[in-house]
This record gives sequence, C-alpha cells and structure tokens, in this order.
Amino acid sequence: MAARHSNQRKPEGVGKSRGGIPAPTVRRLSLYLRQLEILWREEKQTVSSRQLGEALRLTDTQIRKDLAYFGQFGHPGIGYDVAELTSKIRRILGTDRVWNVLLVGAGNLGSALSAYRGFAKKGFKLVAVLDVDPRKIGKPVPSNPELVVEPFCDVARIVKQKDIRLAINAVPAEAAQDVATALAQAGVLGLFNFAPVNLDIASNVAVSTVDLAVQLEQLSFRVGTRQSLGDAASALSEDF
Amino acid sequence: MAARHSNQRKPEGVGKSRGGIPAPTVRRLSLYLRQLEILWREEKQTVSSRQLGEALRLTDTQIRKDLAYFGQFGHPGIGYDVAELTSKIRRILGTDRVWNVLLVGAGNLGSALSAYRGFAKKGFKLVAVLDVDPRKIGKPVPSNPELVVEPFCDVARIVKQKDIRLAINAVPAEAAQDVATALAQAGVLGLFNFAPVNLDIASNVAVSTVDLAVQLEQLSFRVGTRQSLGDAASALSEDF
DNA sequence: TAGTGTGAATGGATTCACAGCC
DNA sequence: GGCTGTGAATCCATTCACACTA
Repeated sequence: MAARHSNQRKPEGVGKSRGGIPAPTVRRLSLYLRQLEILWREEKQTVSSRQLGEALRLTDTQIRKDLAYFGQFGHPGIGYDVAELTSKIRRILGTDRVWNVLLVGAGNLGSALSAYRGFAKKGFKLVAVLDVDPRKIGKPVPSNPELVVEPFCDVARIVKQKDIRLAINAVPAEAAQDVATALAQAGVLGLFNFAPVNLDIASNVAVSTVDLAVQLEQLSFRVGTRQSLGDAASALSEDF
Repeated sequence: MAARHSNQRKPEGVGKSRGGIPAPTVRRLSLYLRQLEILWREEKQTVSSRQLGEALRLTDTQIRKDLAYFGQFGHPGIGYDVAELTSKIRRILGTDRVWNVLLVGAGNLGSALSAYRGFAKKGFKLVAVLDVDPRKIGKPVPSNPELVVEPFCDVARIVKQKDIRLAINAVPAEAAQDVATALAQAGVLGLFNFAPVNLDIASNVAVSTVDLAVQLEQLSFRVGTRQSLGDAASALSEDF
C-alpha cells in the first residue's frame, strides 16, 4: 500500500495543548477496535467503513474521517484488512504493548475491578493493589492470588519499582483527592477515577472519571423526557 | 427548535436525533449538581457561574448557556441560589424523586455495585438483584440484607411488580445482549450497561454503556501522546 | 462495481460581546 | 461594582460530494 507522498504532515503535537485529534475521534477508535476484535473472532478478513458503521451505528464517512487523522489504512474497492487495521489502531491507542496498572482501594469496587478480566484482555496488567486499611494490607487479592494488598504509603516506591504509569482510583470520595495527589507525585501519568469528585491534579496527569451515579442520572433524564432514542448509538455519543 | 414532526429519516437514529437539548449540556448538568451539593454542605448560600466554572474548570458563559436551555434560574448581580438551583436541576434530571433500580448480575461487579452507596444518595434505590446462577439465587445480597438474589427468569414479573424503569446490566459480555433484550421486553426504559458490547435494543430504551477497558485505552492514548497537558482544562472535556 | 480519502459545506456547540438588572 | 441572559460570531465535528483506485 504505497502511500502517495509522505510529505503529509500530521497535526499531532502542533500548536495548542490539545493535540490535533478530536476527542470524539479517539473515543470512537476504541469502539472500532472492539468491533474489529469481534470480526477477527468471526474470521472476517476485511471490512468496509460501511459495514463497520452499520455495526456501530455510525456513518461510513465518519469512520473514514476518523481513521484519516492517522494515515491511510484502507484499500479502495476492498475495505480495511481486519488484522491490519486492528494492529494500527492498537498502535495508535498505545495498547500494542502491556501497561502495568496500579489499583488503589481494595474495597467492594476495588475487588470487583481486580477480578475483571477485561483489562488483561486489552493489555492492562494489574501489578499492585494498595489500601490504607491495616486489616486489608497483607491479604492476598482474591482473584489474583499472587498479589498481596500493600500499604498505600509505599505508593512512590511501588510505582517506581514496577514501572507503573496508569492507576485506578477506587477509594471513597473523601479520600480520592489525597490519593490522586499522591499518585501524581509518585509519577503516575494516567488516572482512572471512580470517585464522584473533580480532582485537582497536576496538568501532566490524564484523568478519566466515571461517576456511576451520574450515569444513572443521565438515564433518568433521558427516560424522563423520552429522549431515549436509545439504540446502541448512545454508546458513542454519551458514554464518556 | 424545529425538530418536531418532520420525521426526516435520519441515517439510523444516530445520536443526534434527540430533543433540543445538546447532550453535552445534559452531561454537565450532573456536574453542576454534584458541585452544588458540595457547596450546600459548605453552607454556601449563592454561587456565581464564574465560581462554579472555576471549580469545574468550565467557562462561566457555558454554564449560563446550559442553564438557559431550561429557564432563568439566576439573579443578576447575585448569582444562583444554591438550594434553588439544586432543586431545579434535580427536577430537570428527574432525580427529584426516587427511582427503583434493578441489578442483573450478582458476580463481582454486581456485588460491588449493590454495595455502592452513591446510588442511594442520588435517589436510586436498588429494589431487586437477579442472576441466573442457581448457586446465587436465594442468597441474601450481602450489602443489602433485605434483598435476596432472584432468578432472572422472573424479570418480567419483578419489573412490573416493583415499578422498575432503570436497570443495571452487570453480566458477562456473552450474556449481555440476551439480558438487554429481556429487560427491554419486560418494560425497562433505561439500561446502564457494563458489558463491552454494542447492544441492539428497542429504540425506546435509553442505554448508557461504560466499558471499563475502553477508559483505560483512552488514558493509554492520552498518556502516550502527551495529550495530557490540558492546562487543567483537559480534565473537563475529557472527564466522561 | 465497490470502496477509500478528502476538500467543501453544513450544522451544532462554545465563546464573545454586550444589554440589562441588582 | 458584580452578575445574568442572550444574540452574534466563532470554532469544530460531521456530513456531503466527488476524485480516485483496485
């Protein structure tokens, strides 16, 4: 697939602090990848933007436009090679390698998250679980018996030793800010936050907050106003 | 406000075919509410759009514009009355009353969710927990001892008897579509889905999917491309 | 024919600028 | 002075239209 000229310049990193890639595009990339993995399991060789769009309830143009931000991955008249596009998107998202992930909070939510196998499937490896509760420290992580809950105060050492860049914050709201601050201090670069608070954190740390109650609130609104033209497409516009 | 009847065949109900309120506005409403609740606990009487914006890292104009979709809640020269605006937003979101919620899936994630007190605080009351696993059925829900895990096959009866409109889908990906179909059939109007799949469901059901692995993927991208230096403002646009 | 890639046009969301009120 | 509400302007994401390729 010889590209035409390679003098095309990517907007990446140019100018403003927010890179040139629209946030909605990046979110959809994850959906494309998810669908491609399904197609792969179905042993489909190629897929067109139209087919992909039908499965995800998006327009074909949007998919092509999204992908065009990153290069030319398609084959006119054919479509996209499933394996090839999968690998390209993984590369773009940075999931073509394993990320070591730290979990803070060994309570209900934390335990559920440590048992979730979806992370490992995507290349996120849980390498440490921390808590402040002395009753939990030292206990093995049920779903991950080779891990033991470690004291949160060791966070800096652990992050460094285990080369951790991503962390999941599953502590109660009251503790979330302090935990976030300590994680940033320790050198974590991305934080997946479940606490229903607006974290104040160093600007070089990426934060993604999922507030479970907020999601229900949104449903409440949509149900209440019959704005529920749901279909799975809500997944794309709303879900983040 | 033109979109009333003129049913002008949308490509496939893609996202936008909702009522006049922009989706981002509705999402932010939840954030406003969350912040107002904090201010209420701090016994603040009033708050200006500027102050709110600083706390949430949004512009004051945007907040005023968002609220203007629903009426005039502010007091020139003063700001917004915290109690009043709180109540207005609750009304808008539909959380000024209690919603009965059904949880499907009593596994790790389901158990964690049933123990989460954030739902009840926002007026979402867990009234039933279902599962298909006979070993779980009949057991009390640990964090909610007056509830007992019931067989999923009773879903239709339970939804009707308990006046349930919202459900949380915390079953494995393989089962998610069938569960969703049954829930829609049973009359559920809003579905909070944790399975990493695109649900195909009746269009009168609102769906909100949170794919935990996707969230980590997004962080991976942002960390990998250093898109994380959003001068603090990145947090706001990304937080979902 | 079946499909991608992309400039141009469209449409929707955000920001600006300011009128009006306390 | 401080503040809201809102039309106008701007910005940006999506869609359209079509050149181009296999």
